[in-house]
Amino acid sequence: MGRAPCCDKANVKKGPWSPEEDEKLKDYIQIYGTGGNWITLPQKAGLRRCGKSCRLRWLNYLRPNIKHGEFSDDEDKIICTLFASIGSRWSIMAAQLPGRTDNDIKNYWNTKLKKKMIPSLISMPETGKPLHHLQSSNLLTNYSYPSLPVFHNGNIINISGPLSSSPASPPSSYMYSTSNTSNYHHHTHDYPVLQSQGAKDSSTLVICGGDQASTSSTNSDGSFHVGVYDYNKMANLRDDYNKEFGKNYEKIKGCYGDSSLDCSLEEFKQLISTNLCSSNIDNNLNFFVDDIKEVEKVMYY
DNA sequence: AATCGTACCAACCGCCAACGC
DNA sequence: TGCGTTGGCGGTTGGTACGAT
Repeated sequence: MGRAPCCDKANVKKGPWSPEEDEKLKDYIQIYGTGGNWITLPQKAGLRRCGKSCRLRWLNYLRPNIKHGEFSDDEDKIICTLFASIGSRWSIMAAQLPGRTDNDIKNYWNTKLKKKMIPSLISMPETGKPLHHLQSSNLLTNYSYPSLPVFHNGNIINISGPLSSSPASPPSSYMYSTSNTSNYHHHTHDYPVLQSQGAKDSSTLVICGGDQASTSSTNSDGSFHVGVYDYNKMANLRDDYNKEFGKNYEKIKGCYGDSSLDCSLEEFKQLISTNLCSSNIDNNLNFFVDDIKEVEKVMYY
């Protein structure tokens, strides 16, 4: 037996809502509330609409305190940060943005914000090579990218991302943000990371943070690490890594430990400076280094 | 002026989890 | 415990506006 329809499809109106329908719905809910039952509401309110349609119209358009119009820069940053860490969980994002609906955020991301992010995804400042060129030669293809938050003094110093976790869409930048643990309302920077911006040579670095052994945002004990790893060694290990991804923390940790480069903060800065080929990331690099200074222990392994 | 392509966004659809009987 | 109902969610669609040719 199939699922019962939520309403009589033949007798419900579809398509855009008229001002009269809006008024009816608004008036009814203001007087009686939703009554916890959207399915019966349209009939009681005198509307020839599906209950789901009423709910959507109310939540996305008619309810009080809905914000319409342009998104602010701060809102942009929050959305980008959240997308980098949780993906397309629009309702969770909406909870962080008072007055915005999940539908709004989804539309805004799909039509505008995503495109705003695209230039960093496709431009290769020095080589001019398209991303797929690097994907086949330089990148850790077939690699699962965890999100990469770093914790410090109750704040997240978050080197997270990439924008897409799909192996077919390798990252070109990592979102960076700082925030306290409950609100994402601080700044976001873009860090083009060398493996995607094009490293100067193949034996270069990968910058990682967070829990490398799972897709979790955090290490289980709340700790963090930031590491600079030899790319070739990591590449050699990536098959093992993929096999064991999320299943064998100690082994993976060992793999990363074996490939890490032991260096001081000054050496770390130097390594980043000399291995990133894009000249337009200097500002981001400064942000990065400044924030790294805030982290008590830069080299975790 | 007409046509076409693109951008935008409101609304719909189908899936799924929670809940109640 | 199983099944039907409902609300919530994310992906997708279709209509409209607008700019380019």
